[in-house]
Amino acid sequence: MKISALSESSGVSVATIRFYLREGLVPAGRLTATNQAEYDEQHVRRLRLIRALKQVGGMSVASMRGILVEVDSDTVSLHDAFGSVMHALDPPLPPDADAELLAEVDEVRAWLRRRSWDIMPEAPAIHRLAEALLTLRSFDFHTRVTDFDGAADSAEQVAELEVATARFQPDRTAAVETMLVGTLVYERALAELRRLALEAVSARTEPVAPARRRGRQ
Amino acid sequence: MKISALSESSGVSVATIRFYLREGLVPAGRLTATNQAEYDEQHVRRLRLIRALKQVGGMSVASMRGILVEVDSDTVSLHDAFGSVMHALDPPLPPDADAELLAEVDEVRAWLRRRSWDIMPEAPAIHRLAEALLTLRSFDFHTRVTDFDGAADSAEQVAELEVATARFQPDRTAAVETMLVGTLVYERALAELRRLALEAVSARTEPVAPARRRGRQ
DNA sequence: AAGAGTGGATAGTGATACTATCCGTAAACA
DNA sequence: TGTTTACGGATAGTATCACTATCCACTCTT
Repeated sequence: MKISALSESSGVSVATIRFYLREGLVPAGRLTATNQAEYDEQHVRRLRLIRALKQVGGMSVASMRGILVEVDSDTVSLHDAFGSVMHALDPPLPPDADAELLAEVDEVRAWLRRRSWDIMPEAPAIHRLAEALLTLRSFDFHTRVTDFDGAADSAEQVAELEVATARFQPDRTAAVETMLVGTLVYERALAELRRLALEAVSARTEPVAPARRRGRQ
Repeated sequence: MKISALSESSGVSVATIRFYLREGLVPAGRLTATNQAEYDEQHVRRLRLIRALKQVGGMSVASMRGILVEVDSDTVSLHDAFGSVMHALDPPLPPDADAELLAEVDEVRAWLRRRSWDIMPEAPAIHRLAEALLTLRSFDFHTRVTDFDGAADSAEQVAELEVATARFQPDRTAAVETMLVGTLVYERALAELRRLALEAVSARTEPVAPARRRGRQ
């Protein structure tokens, strides 16, 4: 497959593919001459992944490069590969950890232990979750990790399905790519689901009725 | 409160506040002279909201303006205000709706009816959810809306809490702002929770052991 | 009276994500 | 066998975004 065919079957312009090649998002094709290279299904798949990361995940080229490097690296176990990708997905932590955040992080860790979730102690998701909880609290939501037990149960169910689907893939790279895209797209789907739940609950609480209340609620 | 004091108490530079004023993200202060204006707590709160939308929601100035216009508009019912903000939160739909997407949208609508969720039929979240389901399917996930019943139950629980917290706010604008920030920050928190669930499930499926498997899984 | 601070306007900056053009070569077609 | 087209590689240009800096006339503070 030549670059024009690759462009055709991926819907990405030749100029943009060359840009991604330069940026290291797409592996180089196999050179058949000084000015001719051969591309294959692997490249089509990669471009599809890039489009998903960009559209659904809103990711920049720089962060995609960071993640795709992890996708392509050959760690021994699939679990380690998943882990690296997950860790690369969360933006790096700013080093300004105050006592309040650290306390929250400890609470999250204790909660994870109680759930018997085997998580790397330095997983960025722990910090990000603690951070979100703190932000929530600063906006009047009295939320604690323990309020998330129900959500954690259903998250676990979906995760089972995702991991199974990823492991079912024909090769290692495909498995990691599936895990990555699954993570982001499920996140989107569940976020939209949440927005629908909010609308439903808000409608139930204040039904759209001819008699409307005015002023402060 | 003068602009320097506002800058002080919000952590946003004077130059940036002026930029936000120009862009219509922050309402103008009350002019006390041709070159002097008075700002108050409302402005501090608005800047805090902007920071949250930017950091947690990764939103652009243009989309923040679109949403903040809805926050400030005075619709009659709080529910309508929530609705407008939710709808502004999802990016506008591209007009290229193919048959596959429309079929999926119908399935989502039917599911919502079965759950007795009272949702505006044209809510963008319905389309976005359908779109995500389609993307998932194109990446080998055999997911249907009905697989989300468990997730919907727990989403509903969290939504109850959010709506209650928003309605508890002293004034209308604060209520809408709380709903908005709650939506985004809970989304973040639950996304991180999901990532932790994935790591836990992946670890359980392929325990980190001395004897490692190689090659395809 | 002097200096800092202010609102308003305009121009400049650095990052990002492409896009366009040029070049020498090589494959495809006539 | 010529000629048109496409290719890889390199460099330069462009549009957008989110500020940031500078200038001005004015006024509040000290």
